[in-house]
Amino acid sequence: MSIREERKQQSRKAILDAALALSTSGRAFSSLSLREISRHVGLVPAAFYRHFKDMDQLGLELVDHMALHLKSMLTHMRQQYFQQANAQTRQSLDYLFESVDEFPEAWMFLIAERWGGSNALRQAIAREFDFLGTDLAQALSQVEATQHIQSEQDLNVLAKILFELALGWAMQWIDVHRQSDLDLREQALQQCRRQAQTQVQLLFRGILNWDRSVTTSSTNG
Amino acid sequence: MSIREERKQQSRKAILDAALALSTSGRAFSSLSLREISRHVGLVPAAFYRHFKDMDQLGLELVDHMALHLKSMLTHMRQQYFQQANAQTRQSLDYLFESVDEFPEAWMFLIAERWGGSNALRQAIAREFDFLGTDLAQALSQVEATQHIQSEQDLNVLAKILFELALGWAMQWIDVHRQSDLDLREQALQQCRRQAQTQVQLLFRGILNWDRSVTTSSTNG
DNA sequence: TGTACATCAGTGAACGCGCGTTCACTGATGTAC
DNA sequence: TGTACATCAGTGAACGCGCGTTCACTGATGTAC
Repeated sequence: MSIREERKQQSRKAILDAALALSTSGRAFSSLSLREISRHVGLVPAAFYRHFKDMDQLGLELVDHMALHLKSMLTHMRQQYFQQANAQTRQSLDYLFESVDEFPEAWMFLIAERWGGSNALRQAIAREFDFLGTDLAQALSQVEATQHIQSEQDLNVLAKILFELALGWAMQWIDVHRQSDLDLREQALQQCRRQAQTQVQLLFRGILNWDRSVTTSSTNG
Repeated sequence: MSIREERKQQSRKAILDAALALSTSGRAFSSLSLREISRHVGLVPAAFYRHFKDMDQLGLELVDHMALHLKSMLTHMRQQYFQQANAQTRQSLDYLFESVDEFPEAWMFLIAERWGGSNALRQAIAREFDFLGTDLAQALSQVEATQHIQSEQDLNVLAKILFELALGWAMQWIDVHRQSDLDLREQALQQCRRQAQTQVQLLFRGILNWDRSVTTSSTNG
């Protein structure tokens, strides 16, 4: 890569980083201004246009990057845990929380902008989450506990629950980190873990006793 | 109420309505301006201050109102369905979707601003959702299917799953209404219903086989 | 290697615009007598 | 009921400010010979 191209990519990355940092500091992406981001990067506002057509395009690119991160996390999880015969809930959840700690911004951004942002962002995120849900369904199809589920549709529904719940765990986990008292925080984190594990176990109890033929309007609620 | 007071309340309500309408039309609440809202109501910007200190206060009031709506929905659901011995999943879900149709803005606003808004809104919504979760847990404690769950904590976890999933169903349901083709929409709505029902049934399978003593690190995932 | 020209990321000034907030005001409504 | 004064929701003008976007520009880097 030429010197010029290299520097350009650095600026571009700096803009993306600044936008991500600002939009995960308790602000909506749509409330950020082009000038504010340029200022944080140390560029003149007009320079922004050398990299992005407008804020919308910047937002869409952020969605792509963050979704890629989640996808790679899921891939790693698949290889590491799901393929073992004795796949353990606890290990998988530990890894999930670890990777949330490692790069919380990815989760924060996608979850916050999933319903909060512009139509463009909302649609882009919905599409990425659909992909991730399908990925997860495929991963689950290799897990021992779900072998007896025949219908692909049922597996998809399960994947959607797990995915939706995972987003909730991640946000709770991140929320807990705003607690400053270290003892209280550690307690809250442990409760987070326990709760997530209970939820997963509850689901898999349901799966182990799953029988599609008894489905229509039978259970209570 | 005096004529003056009555008119003041009308203006106040008009401001709240306009803010709700604008913030559920695919925009973040934090991207709305005081002037824009005043313009929609037909008031001069300065008049806004006769009713609210600033936009933050307006947002917090909206959170209160919308949470109240959800709470009354839950109360009605409790009286109508949960207390029957043969409480049916389908009926409860039908009512849920009905009430989403009736006032989708309440769901849209709270869900969008739950993670997307300012710190103030986020905290307010977290608090309201905590109350609703506790309410739901209490409602569940009266349902036949959960009678064998002893631990209050387990019941709370279950309530949290159901609540989290309900938010997801509501948003999907609302999203489907953006589909213009009537046939496709009807299909998608049916799929929404089916999916929600499957998810509930999966959960209640898990509950019927619940046994706290076998909880620690046993199931797959 | 050196020269002459092309490219293009970043500059700095300018623009018109909508913003939040303030202020003294107006005139309908409320109150005391 | 009528009068004199108080209240106060809404007005309209003004302010300084940050915004997105444009433009001709600069000067380092790239390229052709």
